[in-house]
Amino acid sequence: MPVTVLLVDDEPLVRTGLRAVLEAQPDIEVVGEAADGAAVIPLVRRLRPDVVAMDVRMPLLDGIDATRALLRSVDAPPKILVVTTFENDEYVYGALRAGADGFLLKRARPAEIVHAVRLVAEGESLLFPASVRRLAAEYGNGGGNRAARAVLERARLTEREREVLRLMARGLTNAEIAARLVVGTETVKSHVSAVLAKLGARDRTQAVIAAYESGFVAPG
Amino acid sequence: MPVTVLLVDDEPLVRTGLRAVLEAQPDIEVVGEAADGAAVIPLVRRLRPDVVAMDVRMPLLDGIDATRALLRSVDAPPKILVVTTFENDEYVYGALRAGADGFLLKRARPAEIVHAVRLVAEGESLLFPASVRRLAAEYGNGGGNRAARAVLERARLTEREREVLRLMARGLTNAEIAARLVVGTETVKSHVSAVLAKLGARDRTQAVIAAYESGFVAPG
DNA sequence: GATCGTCTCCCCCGTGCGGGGGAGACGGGT
DNA sequence: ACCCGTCTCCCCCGCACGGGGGAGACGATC
Repeated sequence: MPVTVLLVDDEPLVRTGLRAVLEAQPDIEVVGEAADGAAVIPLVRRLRPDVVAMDVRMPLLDGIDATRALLRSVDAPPKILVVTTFENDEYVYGALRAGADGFLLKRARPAEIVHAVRLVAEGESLLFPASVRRLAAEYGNGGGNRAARAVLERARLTEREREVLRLMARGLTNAEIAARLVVGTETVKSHVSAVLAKLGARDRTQAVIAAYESGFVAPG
Repeated sequence: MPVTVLLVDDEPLVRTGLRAVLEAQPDIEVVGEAADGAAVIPLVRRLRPDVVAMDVRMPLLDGIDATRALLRSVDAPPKILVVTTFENDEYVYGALRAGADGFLLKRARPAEIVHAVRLVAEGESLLFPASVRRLAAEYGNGGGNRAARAVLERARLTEREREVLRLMARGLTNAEIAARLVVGTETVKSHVSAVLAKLGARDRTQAVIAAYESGFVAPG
């Protein structure tokens, strides 16, 4: 079964572009479009999309309020991918706090857009380093912290995973973590993989960066 | 079971001082002393200490060579805590390269010395952040950043190495750093190795931790 | 009773990483 | 001239890492 997507953006051009990119994939199907957040809820009820690609800035009801409303009033709500041109990141953080599952830059390359849709569809609430790094690059380490915090809040790590992340952030290897927790190294690898997946980190280094940037661990 | 410690220092005064400080702890036991690195290996074989507190500058066999010899010729070797007056840090870095697990300032306060011994005994090889914190503690609260910066200065990273460390601390791989700096990956590997050696870090994760802990990079 | 999440451990497998060497080019300093 | 530090690139090599699978045990929830 293909991943079904609902596009919500006030600019027809963007909707068309996203549709073109996504429909080029055999496993992704765009099942509907909306020009404003106000139209989202009934559409979601009718179409039951897996993913809603939602612009943050829209005239009547913006992406933040639409996200909040959607999660409150629809059961088994779709995954919400916040789409932004990135001029105003306040909206993005607001949307993530409201419960969005990831965010996406409009200027991202098609392959990245497709990747993001598949990821959130699979239940990953990530897009951390790629986008946050881009954030940091453009804002000169200005907005990374808040974005990271919002993402980490949504990562929903289990207690064991947080424990493992803490030890990773102290520079321990998998074997050392295993010794410390009195479990097998394979077990630690499982937890580490889960942490990486949930944080959207590519390797333990990025996970540690995420831990620092989010305030999960603090210097000193 | 208490932590057993072997003291290696050519100055009896220092040995006595360390012994006094450490024996005051119920969970730490000094099991032996040596005045030179040459006497270390047979002593370690006989006493099997958990930790060797080793001076770096000693007449016959210095701490660097003693560390190297110890790790090479003893199986299940003890943790090695390098003790230094800190006037000559070249020795310290040499010892860390040789495989020491941490270093300690002679002028550190008793509580810090005890703390350092317990840490390495637990298998913590986070030399850099630990010492930064220790330094920060010595300079009183508030001067932590200055102290941390001082330690990083001691690492004497070149401009290029600092550049590489910054990119490491943003989660980039060697290949990505190479692309960013428009050099070959082998070149980046050289710089990374230099950074790891100078910081006493075992891998890039520990280097990034050191970067955060020292204030070289800051969250947010 | 069945389902779900969590924690635990196992397999294979590719590769990025880091150590340990070396070497040439350039510039500055003595 | 000479040395030295820096930056650049190269080799080989072992291993930790991380992806992609699967699977059993346990407790909570339904």
